[in-house]
Amino acid sequence: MKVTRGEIVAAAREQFREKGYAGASMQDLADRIGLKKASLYMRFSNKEALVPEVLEVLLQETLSQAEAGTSGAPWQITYEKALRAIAGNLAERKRCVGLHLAYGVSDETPAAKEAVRNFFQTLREHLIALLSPVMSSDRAALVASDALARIEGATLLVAVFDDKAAMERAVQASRRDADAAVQKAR
Amino acid sequence: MKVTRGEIVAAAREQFREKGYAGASMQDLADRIGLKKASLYMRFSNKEALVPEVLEVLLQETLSQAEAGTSGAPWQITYEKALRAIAGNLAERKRCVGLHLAYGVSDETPAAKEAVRNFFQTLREHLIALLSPVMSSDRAALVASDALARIEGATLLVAVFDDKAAMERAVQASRRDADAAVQKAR
DNA sequence: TCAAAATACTACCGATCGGTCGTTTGTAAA
DNA sequence: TTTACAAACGACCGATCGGTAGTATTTTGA
Repeated sequence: MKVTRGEIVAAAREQFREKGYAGASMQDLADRIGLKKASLYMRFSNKEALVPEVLEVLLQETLSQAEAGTSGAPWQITYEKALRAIAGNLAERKRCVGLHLAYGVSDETPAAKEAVRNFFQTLREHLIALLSPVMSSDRAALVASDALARIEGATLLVAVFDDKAAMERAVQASRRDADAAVQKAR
Repeated sequence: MKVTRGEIVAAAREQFREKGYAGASMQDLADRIGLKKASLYMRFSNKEALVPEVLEVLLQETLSQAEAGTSGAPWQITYEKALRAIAGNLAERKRCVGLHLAYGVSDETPAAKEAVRNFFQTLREHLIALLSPVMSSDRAALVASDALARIEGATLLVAVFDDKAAMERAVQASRRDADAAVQKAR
C-alpha cells in the first residue's frame, strides 16, 4: 500500500514521453503503478493536473544536473554543462517530454499549456543568466533561444533516424555560437 | 456530392497538425469535410492510411515551393529557398505536421512510422543534393541534417512563445552554416 | 437507357476514454 | 482499543474511440 506521489509522476512522465498528452491514458498509467484508476484519481484530480508536476520534476532534475559542480568554472564550461543537461535524457529515451507536451496541449487544457510555457521559459532564462555576464542581455536571449531550439530540434533526428550524434552536434554548435557571440561583441 | 480525396487529405493534415495522430479523430475529420464517418472509411481503410498521403502532399508542396524559379540561381539562393519552403507553413500555423506526426506514431502504426521516416529522409536528401556540388557529401549530410533540426526546433519557440522571429533566425543561421562549411573546405 | 460501380447513408459494434460513485482497508494518533 | 482519515477498491457513468454491416443514392460508361 501507499504509492508515492513521486512514483506516479515518474510513471506519468514516461507515458507522456512515449505517447504524448492525448495518447497517454489514465487507465494505462494506473496499471503501470499498480493502482486502480479510481485510486489514481484520489491523488490527481484529473489528467491535466499531472502535467505541471511532471514538468516541475523534469525542470528540477535538469537544473540540478546543470548546476552540479560548476561553481567557479568559466562560463563556457557552465553553459555547455547546462546544454548537456537539457539534451540529457532526450537522446537516450528517443523522445522529449517537454516537446511532446508542448505539441500535445491546447487551449482545452489551459493549466497544462501554461505549465509547458513556464517550463521552457525557465529553461531559457537559466541559459540567459549564464550568458548575460559575457554579452548583452538582448544577445544572450537570442543565443539561448536558438540553443534551446537547436537541441529540441535534434530530438527529431534522434526520434526518426536514431541519429544520436545529431544531439551532440547540437550541443557543440550551440556552445560555439555562444563563443562567437562573445567575440563579435568585443 | 463527391468529396475529393485531396479535400480529405487536406483536412486530415490540419487535424494532425493541430491535435497530433492520437488526438485527431475520424469522426471529427468526417464532420469537417461534411461526410459521415462510414463514408470516410470508404475512401481510407483506416486512420493510419491517412498519414502517408498527408505527408506525400506536404512533401510535394514543399519541394515544388523549394524549386520554383531557382534554375540557374547560385547555390546559396537555391538552398535558402529550400530552407524557407520547409520552414514555410510552420511559423504561420504554429505547429509542424511532420514533427507532430514524428512524435505521434509508434511501433503500433508501422506504416505511418515508415511514412514519417521517408518524409524527413526525402527532405534531408533534397537539401544534401543542393549542398553536394559545393562540399563533400559527408559534410553536406551533416550541414543539411543540422539545418533540418534547427528549423524543426524553431517550431517549438513558435508554438510555445509565438516567437516567429526564431524561425527566421533558424533559416538565416542555417544558410550561414552552409556558407561557413564551404569556406572551411577550401 | 439501364445496369453496374462508386459513393454516401443510417445504424450499430466492442473497446476504451476521462471521471465518479459508495464502500472497504490500512495506519497512526488519542 | 477506539477513532479518524487517507488510500485503495469494484463497479459504474456517459461519451467517444476506431471500425463495420447493410442499404440507399448518385455517377458513369456501354
